[in-house]
Formats: sequence, C-alpha cells, structure tokens
Amino acid sequence: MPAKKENKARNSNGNLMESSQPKNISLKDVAASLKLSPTTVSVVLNYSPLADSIPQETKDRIFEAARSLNYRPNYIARSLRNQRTHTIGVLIPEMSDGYSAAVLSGVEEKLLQEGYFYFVASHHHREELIEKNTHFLVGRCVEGILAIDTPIHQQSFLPIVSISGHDHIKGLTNIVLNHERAAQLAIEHLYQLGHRKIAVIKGQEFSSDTEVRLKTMLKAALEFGIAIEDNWITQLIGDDPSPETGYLATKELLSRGKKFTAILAFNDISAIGAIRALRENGFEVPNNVSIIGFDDIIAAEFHYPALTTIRQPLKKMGSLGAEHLLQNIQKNPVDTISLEITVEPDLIIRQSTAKVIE
Amino acid sequence: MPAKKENKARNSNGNLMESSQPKNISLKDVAASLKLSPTTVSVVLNYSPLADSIPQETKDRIFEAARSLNYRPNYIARSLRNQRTHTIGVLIPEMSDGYSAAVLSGVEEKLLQEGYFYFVASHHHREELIEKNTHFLVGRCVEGILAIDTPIHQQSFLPIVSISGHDHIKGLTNIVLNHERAAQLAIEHLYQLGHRKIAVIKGQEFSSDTEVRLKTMLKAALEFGIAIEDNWITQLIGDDPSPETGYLATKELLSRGKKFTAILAFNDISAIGAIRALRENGFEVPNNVSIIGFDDIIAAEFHYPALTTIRQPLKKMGSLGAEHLLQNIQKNPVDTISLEITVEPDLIIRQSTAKVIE
DNA sequence: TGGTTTTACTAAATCGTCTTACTAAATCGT
DNA sequence: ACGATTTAGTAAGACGATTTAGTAAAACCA
Repeated sequence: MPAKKENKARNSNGNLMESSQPKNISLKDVAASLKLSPTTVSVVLNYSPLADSIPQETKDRIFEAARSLNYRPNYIARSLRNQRTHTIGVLIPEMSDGYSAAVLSGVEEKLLQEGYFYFVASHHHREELIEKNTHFLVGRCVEGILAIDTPIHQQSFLPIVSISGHDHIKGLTNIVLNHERAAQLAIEHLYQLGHRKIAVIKGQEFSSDTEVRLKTMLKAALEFGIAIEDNWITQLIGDDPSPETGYLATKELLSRGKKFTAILAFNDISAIGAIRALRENGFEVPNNVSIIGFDDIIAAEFHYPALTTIRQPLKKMGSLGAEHLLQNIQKNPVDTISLEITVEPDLIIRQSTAKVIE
Repeated sequence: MPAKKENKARNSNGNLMESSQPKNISLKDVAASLKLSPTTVSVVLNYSPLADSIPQETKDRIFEAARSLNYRPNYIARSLRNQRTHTIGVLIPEMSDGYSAAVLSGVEEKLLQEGYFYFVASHHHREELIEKNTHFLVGRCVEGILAIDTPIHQQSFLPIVSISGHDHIKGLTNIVLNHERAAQLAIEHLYQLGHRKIAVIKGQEFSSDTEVRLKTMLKAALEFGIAIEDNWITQLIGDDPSPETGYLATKELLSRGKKFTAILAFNDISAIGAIRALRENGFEVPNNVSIIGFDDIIAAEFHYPALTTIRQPLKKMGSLGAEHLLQNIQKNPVDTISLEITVEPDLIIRQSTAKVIE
C-alpha cells in the first residue's frame, strides 16, 4: 500500500480544495491575517455602502486574503443575524409518484436560480403527518411553504403557495389548472370521435383535484348534451401510487356491465391500469374503448397504446409556485387576499382514443 | 356562504396554533416570564444533567411556561452554537427520472426518522454543476453528502455516501448492487428460454452503472458460452430521461440487421423505448424478440407487455445510504477506508421475455 | 459551631456574522 | 489657521441558544 498522501489537497488550479479544510476559517481569521477588524472585512466582502471610504488597495488585500484562505461565510451565523434562511419547505404526498417529482423539478430550478434551497417532507396523504411536517419545517425556520397536492386548512403566519390546491385561505396563493378548459378539451375530443357513453374514474378522496375534475367533466359533458350515468362513475381507492388502483377501479366498472365507449381516467397512472383491466377482459384500446388520461407524465407517451391525455404543465406549475412564493416572502406582511394563478392544459392526442364503431 | 370563521386559530387542543404567532418568542422571553435566567430554562428544557439540582416544581413551571407561550427553540441559533445542522445534501442527476425519486423516498424515510432534513440539488449530468452544487451544499453547512448516481472524484472533509457509485476514494462509502449476480440472473433467464443471440443496449457514458453493467453481462454471457457480438451492442445517447433514447438506440440496432433474439436493455425506461422501436419495425415482444429491463420502476409492471426486469431495491438503497451516512457523521474523523455495501438484485419475470421459436 | 457539601440557581462567554455608533487622522473651505 | 468634512477604519452589541464557571443560601457532618 502506498503511503497516505491523498490527504493533502490537490492544488492543481490554485484553489484550496474542499478536502483540505479541516477547520473552517472565519471572518475573524481573515481579519486577523490582515491585521484589520472583522467589521472592515465584513463590509468590504459584502459590498456594503459603508465600504465606500475604504481605499481600493485595502479592498483588494481583503478580497485576496479571503480567496487565498478560502473563506466561506458561515451560512448559519449569517442566517441568525439576518433572520433570513433562504430556505423553503415543500410538502408533497409522495416522493415517487411522478407527479410530485415533475412539479419539484420546476420548483428546484427556480429556487436555485434565486439562491434558495428547500426541504422536502412527504405525508402519504395522512392529515397528521401534514401537520407534523409543517411544524418541523417551521421549526427549521423556512421562510415559506410550498404545498404540492396537499390540503391546507389553517392560515399561517408564513407565506404559503399551494399547487393544485383548492383551499381558499387568507394569504394563500393557489396555482391551479384551468379545469373547465381541461374538461372541455377532453369531452370535446371524445364527442368529436362520436362517443356519447362515457365512463369516469374519479380520484381518491384525498387528491386535491378529485372534486373539481369530476364536477367540470360532468358540466362539460352536459354542455355537449352528454349525460354521464352514476353507474359509469367509479373511484380510485387506496394510496397505492401505482396503476393498480386504476386497474381495480376499472374491473369494478366492468363488473357493472360494459355499456360505455370511452373512459375519462383521473390521471395517466390510472389510465394505464385501466387499459390493463380492459385488455384482460378482452377489450382493446382504442378499438373497443377509448381512454383518455390526465397529466401527461413521461410514461404516457411511451405506453402502448400511447396515451391520449390532458397535459398539465407540471414543471411550469412548480416554477410558478416557487416564483410566487418568493414574491410573497419579499413583501412580508401576509395580508394578501387569497390569490389564484391559472395555467392552461393541452390536449395531447395519441393512440388511446379513436372513433366509435358501433 | 357561511361566515368566515376559519381564520381564527382553532385552539381545540389547548395549543396555540401556528397561525397566531406573529413574533417568535425566545428562551429569554420564557425566562423573563418566569423571572428565571435563560440558563435555567435551557438546562431544564434540554434535560441536561445540570438540571438535576432543580426541584421538580420549578421544572414543571418551566415546561408549562414553554408550552403555553408555545416556545420553539430557534434552530438556527442552536445550530450555530452546537455546530450541528442536522441537514445533509443530496446530489441527483435529475428530479423527474423515477430512479432518483425512488431512491430519495428511501433516503427521506430514514432521515426524518433521525431528525434530519436534506437539501436536494440536481446536476443534469454536468460535471461543473456537480462541483457547484457540492460547493453550495457545503456552504449551507450540511453535515454530509449523499450522491445518487453521481460521480465523485474528490475526497472531501465531509462524509460522503454514494449510491450506485463506483469511485473508490478514501472516506467514501458506496452502496452498490451485486452486479455480477444481476447479470447472471438476466443471462441465465434468457439462456433458459433458449436465447443465444443477445443484443445489449448499454447506458450513457455519464451513468455510473454503464461500465459494470456491460462488463458483467458480457462475462456472465461468456460463462454460459454466449458470445455477444460488438455489432449487437448499442448505446443510449443524450441526457433525455425519457424512453426516447432507448427507442433511438434500438432503431440503430435494427438498422444493422436483426439477427438477435433478445435484448438486454440498460434500464426499464430504455426497454420501453426499445419495445416501441421493435413494434414499429414489425417485431412483436416477446414473440419475435425478448427484452429484459433493469431497475423495476413502477411503470415496468404496468407496461404492455409487462416488463421482465432485474429489480434493484432502490428505496432500500436510499435508506441504507442515509443510514450509513448518518453513521459516518457520528464518528466524525473521516478516516474510514473506502467501504462498499452490496445489495442483491431480483429477477422479476413478466411478459416481455419468452422462449425462442426459430 | 465551623467547615464541607448540596441545592438552586445565575453571569458571562461563545458560536460567526452584521450593524450601529463611534474615533482619530487627514483634507477641505474660506 | 481653524472648524467642518471626509477618510479609514474600530468597538461593542445583537441574533438565540448552550455551556462553563461561578455564587449565595441551605443542609449536613463531626
């Protein structure tokens, strides 16, 4: 075995490497090395207007010393002093359900741009975990909370932005899809293909969108003169984030006798489960039954048959949510009236829908 | 509409609710309210052995005051004083690729259990972003770093655990799959079905597992007396996290003339793309070509045909990684020799593989 | 009774940064 | 030449918690 040399930092590019920093050096250290006071070093490094009177030569010395000592201000100390953590908390139902991840990617992008980081906490649709996690996040001094598909019942002293939330609470900003339009797109598409008998798989009780989705679909259907029978409405049950729930819901639906020619699934995940159930029962999609999903997750395009779906701009909803949250944090008084930001859906036509042949 | 009563805090359980807390109250406030010193309050609330001499009655008063004032210790101040942030940084390639999300869910579970939170930063496979993000995380005073499918080249003064990493660096713990076994399972399965001509879709250069995966597959094949021709090896190109890359790689493979009877795909995502490409070229899976994926993401089971795949216990790898990272944080000197923790794969047989019929 | 120990606390320092309120010397204006 | 201003800094908190090192009073021991 070679002698342990690795411990020494590789200074190839002139910078001290991360590895060679057993003891963090502080403002005081930098000041001491220059025989200046911490005050002076601080104002110069922070470009404070107070540094106006410091001659350039001194400033240069300070910057140089900070660089060569590899000084990095301690975030914790700074947070304590400034009462700003530049951190927000994100509440999600589930990390691995695709939906949250897509939204999160938008959130992350925007936040990093603005120098913020975020803590994630997932609650698996359990009310008490939502409460507990919120508490933890507040305890961690987050400056705001972003709730993704998570019900918010209480007003908070922190700014909150809710994505796909439908609660109207003072100070809460909601980022929502234009559900009317989404329903209209879906129904119109099926209508134009000749479908008049449409079944609906509604979401679980705990999903924020469940109620609006069903309501707007029924309304849009009515506008096209289509009445959706109660008997053709089924519901996802349980918190399994896999297509299994959609599969079961569809089997249930089929057990009532198949009269419908199309299914509006609550989302793509359940649409995928539905297709499997149909196939097992000898129905082909789209030849015997058309099916339309919701969300346009990545899997939708590459499923077989590729899913016709209503796309929600999930990533954009995430970045919009982050953007508004940061705005609300800036103007600190939480006196804003409940605000709603609407994003538009798109109909993505693929292979899971086709003309009715009777 | 009913009158808006909801805004007032619900004090049903006697606690002040989050909403009614405009000004945070500090240890000093609690102390003042009791005419005691902050010291006393602190030692009592922290169950410090120093509180042994404090009579129970005083302790009770302190707890009661803390509760009724809804005192929550300021995490930032505490972190500064104790030099502990109970926060770790997680490096991932991409939020929305399914793989990272699955691992993250395991990470989260373990960390929350232990009172830790985590910051996520994604680098989209760009070396300079890995470096920059690491820097940011260190700047945020994380106590350790968990790298998911992210190459780590430098030793750090912080403990690092790498999931699916293959770098051997002092102080770095790797959580890896038993790749030999995985390859053996895959090859053996195909062999038993009669396949002798096997094509391989290897991963992108930037994926940590690309190299081992190919190497172990070739080796395992050889052990079964199967030689995999160079001409049957194709590669995923580009950082699109969708099945598109697998689709393209398979088209490329087919353009060279189809002689193989099975494909080993780099992962489930690319297997899904491969199936589409095959279908478009008139080949049915599994009747004309068998295909085997890797990872067993949720989509695998519900794809049509359902994917035969090598399952990686992603969530478990996440929680194992978190667990070891926390351990390494506890025993602070980073003198541990590079350590490897191996997890075992499973062969999940579904419908994308079948016996050869020639 | 006088010294030691125990009880019940508290003062002050510290973590690292930023900010408010100075000071001493140099320069300016007239 | 003398007060006013500018230049070039510094000292002393404060942010909110923890910890070390005390201190008075009470209790104990011989």
